[in-house]
Amino acid sequence: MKIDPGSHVPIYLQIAAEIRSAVAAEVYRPGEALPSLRNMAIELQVNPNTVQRAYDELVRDGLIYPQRGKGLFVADQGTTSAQNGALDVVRKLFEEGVRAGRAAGVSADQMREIFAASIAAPANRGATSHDQ
Amino acid sequence: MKIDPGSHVPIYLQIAAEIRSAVAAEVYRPGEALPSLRNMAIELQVNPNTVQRAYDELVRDGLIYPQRGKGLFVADQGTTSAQNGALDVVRKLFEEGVRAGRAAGVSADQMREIFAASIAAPANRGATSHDQ
Amino acid sequence: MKIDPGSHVPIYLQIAAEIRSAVAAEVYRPGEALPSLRNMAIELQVNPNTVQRAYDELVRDGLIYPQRGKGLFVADQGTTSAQNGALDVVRKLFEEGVRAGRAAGVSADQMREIFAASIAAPANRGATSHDQ
Amino acid sequence: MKIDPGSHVPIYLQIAAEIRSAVAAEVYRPGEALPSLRNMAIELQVNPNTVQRAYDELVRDGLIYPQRGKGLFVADQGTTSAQNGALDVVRKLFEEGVRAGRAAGVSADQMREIFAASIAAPANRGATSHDQ
DNA sequence: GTGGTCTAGACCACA
DNA sequence: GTGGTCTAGACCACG
Repeated sequence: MKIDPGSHVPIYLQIAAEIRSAVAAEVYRPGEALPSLRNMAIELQVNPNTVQRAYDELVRDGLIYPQRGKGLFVADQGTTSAQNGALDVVRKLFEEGVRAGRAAGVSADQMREIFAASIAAPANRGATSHDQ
Repeated sequence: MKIDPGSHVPIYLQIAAEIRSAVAAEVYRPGEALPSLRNMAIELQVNPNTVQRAYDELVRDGLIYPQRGKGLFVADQGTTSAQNGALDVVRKLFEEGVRAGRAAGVSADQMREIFAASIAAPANRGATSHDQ
Repeated sequence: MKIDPGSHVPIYLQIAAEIRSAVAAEVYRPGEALPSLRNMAIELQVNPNTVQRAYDELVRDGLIYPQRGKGLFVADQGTTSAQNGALDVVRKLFEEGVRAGRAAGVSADQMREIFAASIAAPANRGATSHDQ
Repeated sequence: MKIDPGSHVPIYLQIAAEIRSAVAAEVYRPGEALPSLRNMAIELQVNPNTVQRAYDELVRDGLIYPQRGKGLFVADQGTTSAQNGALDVVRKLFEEGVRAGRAAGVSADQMREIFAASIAAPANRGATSHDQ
């Protein structure tokens, strides 16, 4: 789980997205507790408040829920909900790419080629950091 | 050419991107002049300063160049340069989508399916506005 | 007697309120003993410490009193005191509702209508959980 | 517009509720700008971050929307949406009061009496502060 | 120990 | 000037 402090995307959203992915990939399962705010903050080298904000985001989405004095837990529908969310993100990015390509006159075949290359590439450290 | 004032993407970058696309699609050809700063500002309903920043961006990229007292002109290599830039944008978005999908455990086949749907969809409504 | 762990209202206050209601409704009568701390904790599925705090609250109010080694007993004036307390709670909630309505420009007639609907509704599902 | 720092209700929620009321009562109308974060913070004697959080809440509700570098504006559906929200709040409080009364054995007639007294009382500084 | 709120003060991008 | 993010550090209630 890595954060890019130089990105234009706010850190707290990056964290939220990372956790969402982790929930979708069942790294954290429904009923399980997430790392505590403080531990997560130490691990990610950020301020606990920033992690808090990320967790807030997920709580509002209903992906996780807090239990007073105990911790934050993955909701029952968390896994499927996160998986659906992930599909949405993928779809949005692909659609945006297609849209941008079309606007610039890129042919559908060219785009298919680019996509094939993207998905064929090994997952070896992508860090494509779409923004900045 | 439309701007989304509600997006998280800065307006000046939206404008720059739009112009880049237009140059790539040869709406503006090398040697041609871009709309004047104030005309563009009026058309887009934004502050001239904002258009200025967009033009600055493109000048820095070498896509266009200013001619004292005359206006801004598309550079000779502008078209090809913008086209290459567009390919880069497309590639980045696709790679980002693939990366996000992988992190959430989405299979390659699922992603191929989503992509096929994206590229098959008619270009009617644009503005999928990936970011807010 | 049910507890909502997801509410913003502290569990120990929820418990205290429930017991207060029970005393007011004469489920527990003066001189009678309340369920033991640990039995109550088991029944409510909460930490005994939490029940303890609830009992503390009620002792402070003079609604119940402890008898060394025997348990907690409802005070002589417990029933009437709890009934008065309940009236206060009801009054406070109504006043708060009226105040909030007024601030938002809701007319008195509209509020009367809403109130009539509230009190006419059957007592089936409880737990309207005003707070989260 | 007044804040009670001693309440158990977080300040930022108090502020959000106050603004909601103000929007419902058309103190701020659709298209109008709210007081800036800093000005509001000064007026309420709280930290700008706290006001920010309150505004965030309202933005998420769609009651207001931010415009980069310009300010925060009341949304078109803001007034009606806030009015509906206010009715919900009133309803919830009344229902909660009725529920609490019933649980404690308060008769419907007694509650009607209490309600009548609440709504008959002049709006002269209520400050009934339902919580703490 | 946990999450939640608040302050103080800083820095940034945007218009 | 505006809103938005982040840090540092404090305090609180809860279990």
